[in-house]
Amino acid sequence: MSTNTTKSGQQGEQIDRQARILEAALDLLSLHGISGVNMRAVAREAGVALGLVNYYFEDKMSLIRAALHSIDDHDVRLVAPDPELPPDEQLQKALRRVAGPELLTTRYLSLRLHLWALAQAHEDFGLINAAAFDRYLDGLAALIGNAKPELSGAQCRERAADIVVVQNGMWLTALLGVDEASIKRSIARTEEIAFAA
Amino acid sequence: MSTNTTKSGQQGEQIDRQARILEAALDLLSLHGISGVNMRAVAREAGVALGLVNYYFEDKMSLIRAALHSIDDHDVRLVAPDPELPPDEQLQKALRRVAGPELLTTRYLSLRLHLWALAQAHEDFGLINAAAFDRYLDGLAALIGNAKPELSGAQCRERAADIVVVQNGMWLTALLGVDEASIKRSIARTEEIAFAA
DNA sequence: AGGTACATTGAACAAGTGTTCAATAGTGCT
DNA sequence: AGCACTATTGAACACTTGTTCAATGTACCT
Repeated sequence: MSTNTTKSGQQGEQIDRQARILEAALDLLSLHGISGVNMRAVAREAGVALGLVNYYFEDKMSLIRAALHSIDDHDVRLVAPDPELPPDEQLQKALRRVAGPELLTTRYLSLRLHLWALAQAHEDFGLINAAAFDRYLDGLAALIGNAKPELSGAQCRERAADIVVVQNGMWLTALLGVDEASIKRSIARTEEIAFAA
Repeated sequence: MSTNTTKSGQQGEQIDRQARILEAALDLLSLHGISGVNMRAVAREAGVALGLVNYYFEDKMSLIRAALHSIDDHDVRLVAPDPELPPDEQLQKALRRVAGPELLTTRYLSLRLHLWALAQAHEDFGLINAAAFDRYLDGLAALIGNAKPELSGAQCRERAADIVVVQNGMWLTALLGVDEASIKRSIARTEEIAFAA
């Protein structure tokens, strides 16, 4: 294993073309929507030949499915427990990260939107997305449960659901270019819901 | 004028093929997303020949632009003033209509989502959508101003922006199939924001 | 009847699409 | 060196797409 030193030494980014292809697909999806994602454009954007896209991803469907999984995983990681921090700080950090510079980029928001649209149009994508949504909800409810042990599991899930409504609204509204002040107030609102007595 | 009695008398729905074509485009958009909207499918769905679609809508772009306008107009009408009702009831009615059976159908929600995605992918659609979004915000702020005359214009717009964040979140989350209880609580949240002291 | 204006059709074209595949390059092994 | 294996290429295929257009239909006017 690990004998590809010669090749990876050539050019730092020439390695792992599969990842480059996936990244190109994500770029195109966020910029031009699903109709901008065609095999030739992906190949061009990734700097590889057309055939290689179908070599690593059997289908166009598989490619898009991989993109969907990649974003969903990223989302779920937002509410992953962080053992370094006390529970209430974990929760607060997770809630504030939603409006952080990492997420409030057009690229990410646009990706989320287009993937939601895809999930709505194709049932199989919808199932993948619904599963990720549930995992996110579970993660958030668990964070709430840790920060406020006096709440029952059902109460935690209820608050998590309410928070997600506001968060989804923030993501969407941020894309429409609403003022930052409104986003800040909405963040505060999610914290109110989470930490309410 | 109005001499088309013979033709319109034939079949009640055969009239106004232009409207039928637009309706077909909306149906396809809500069901299969933008990639499901192609001229042939629209023609088939509307029960007309392919050429007629291009006869009434110069472009595919024009057709989609018309669809976008149609939905945007519908949205803005949601916050239109209703002189029959006292101001606070007008506001409450507008806020509750968002979760009413008229809007919480998959078709409408799906349309909104796909149009947002389109607006994100194509700048010209984005401008149309942003304009409609502003009109909606203005309408909502005006309703709030009527119901609570003690608020300044800026305060009204602020509350309207906060409400829209939650409403957008509700629309989106409803599509993902979240429980109705969460929607109801979110409606209550918008009313709290609107009527807060 | 002829005439004019609009409505409607479907075939045809050019461009773009996803997918396949034989050919080539590269690498590691013996 | 030869061999086996994976990675990579781009041409070729069949199919779908948006758009154009000449032909036909339909209604109304004189």
